[in-house]
Amino acid sequence: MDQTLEIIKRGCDELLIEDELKQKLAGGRVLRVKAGFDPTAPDLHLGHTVLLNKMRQLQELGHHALFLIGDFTGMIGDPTGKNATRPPLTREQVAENAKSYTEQVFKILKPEQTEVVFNSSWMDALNAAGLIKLAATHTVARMLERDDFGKRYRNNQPIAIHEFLYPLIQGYDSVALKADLELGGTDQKFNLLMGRELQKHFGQPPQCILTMPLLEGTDGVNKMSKSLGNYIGITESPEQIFGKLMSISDELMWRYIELLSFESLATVRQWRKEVAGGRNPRDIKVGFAQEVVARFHGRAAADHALADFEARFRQGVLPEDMPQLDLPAGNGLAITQLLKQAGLTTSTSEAVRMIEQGGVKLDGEKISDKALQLKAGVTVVAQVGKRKFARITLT
RNA sequence: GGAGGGGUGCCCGAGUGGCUAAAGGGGGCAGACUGUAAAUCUGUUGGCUUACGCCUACGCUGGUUCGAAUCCAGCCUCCUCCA
Repeated sequence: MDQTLEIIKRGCDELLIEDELKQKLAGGRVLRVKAGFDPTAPDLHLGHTVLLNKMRQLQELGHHALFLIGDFTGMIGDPTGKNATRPPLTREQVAENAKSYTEQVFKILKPEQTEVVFNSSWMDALNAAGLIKLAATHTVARMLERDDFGKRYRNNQPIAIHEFLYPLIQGYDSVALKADLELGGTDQKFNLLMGRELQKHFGQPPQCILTMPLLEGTDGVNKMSKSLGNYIGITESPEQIFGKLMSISDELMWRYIELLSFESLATVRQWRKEVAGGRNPRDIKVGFAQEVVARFHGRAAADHALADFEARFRQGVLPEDMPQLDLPAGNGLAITQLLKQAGLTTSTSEAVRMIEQGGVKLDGEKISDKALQLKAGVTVVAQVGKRKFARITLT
């Protein structure tokens, strides 16, 4: 029992309420474990896996995962002060996103112990009157206790009324699902607690809450998110994942290890000791990057990613796989056009800038002539900066 | 319903008729140095243009002017206080 609780609590930020969870576990029942996901971002990244790993652990303890896709709440968008409203997705888009979600999620979760649910399936049935009743359960003052609402209110930033509905609906989801335990990021605490309150209101035993720390993105500052572009996606290539992990700062590396590595705490402590004693943190980072790549692509891919990385950055060898494409050259194609059409720069103006700054190479040779013309019939490897490559054949 | 204050580039923020593609900072990107780390230094940061230039841009629409982010009018929108 204590052991089980220890597994559940490992790496978590907070467990509410521990005694209640003990009781539920003692009952020997299969618990219904809920976690909600946004319907708009089907590309899972390492940040999501912190939570999913925990869910997987709970499955291994025999419990049932409720993978909730918030297609109804998606119309609101979890209030952040930015992009407060989002255009509703069509049914087809939701279905499509859900499909690609589950494909990715089952790299971590066990399909046979996972139920994928959509909150539109009960929210559509709750009519306007039901929504008003739901809204009547809480006060504005209570809503302003939520940190970001409170902040925005104090800073004279707008809060749309429908944003208040988000926590209420998320909480009502727990009622509809009869959740025993809900997982979420630390930023979700308010919403998760709302689930407890509404369950009590509707005469159900309240769910327990397990919050997981938020993983910072590769910038080390903001939380990992697709929109900020600081993420490492689990469907990215082994080489990309490896490279991105190698480029995080040493400080951030420990954070990533804490939240993503399955190595024992004793091992991690040992690593820290070695680094403090003068070992190059890079070595630890390499091992960790391999662990993560292996989780999503297998051991062989991890070894290959390392070899590729060493070759590329120690010996300056070009990467093996890179986008390949054909471009029509006509009577000759300008270098700036080539870079833009190959997607290596977003505009010709940017292409010009990159050339002026010495960031462009063709077949390994730095290019300084921004008026350079390329003729049809040749194949070149174009490179912009350290990470963008393409093999281009001019036809 | 009334009174007042705001809306500038990715973000913050200066700018109150021409010298403004718009100060400064942050962030991003590129280069040097490295371990694709940190720190530091340098450059760059609207688009199009085989590069001469051109076109868009300061909430929206219209106006004044040789010339508007800057002045005027209307509108949209956010905030505060009063009711």
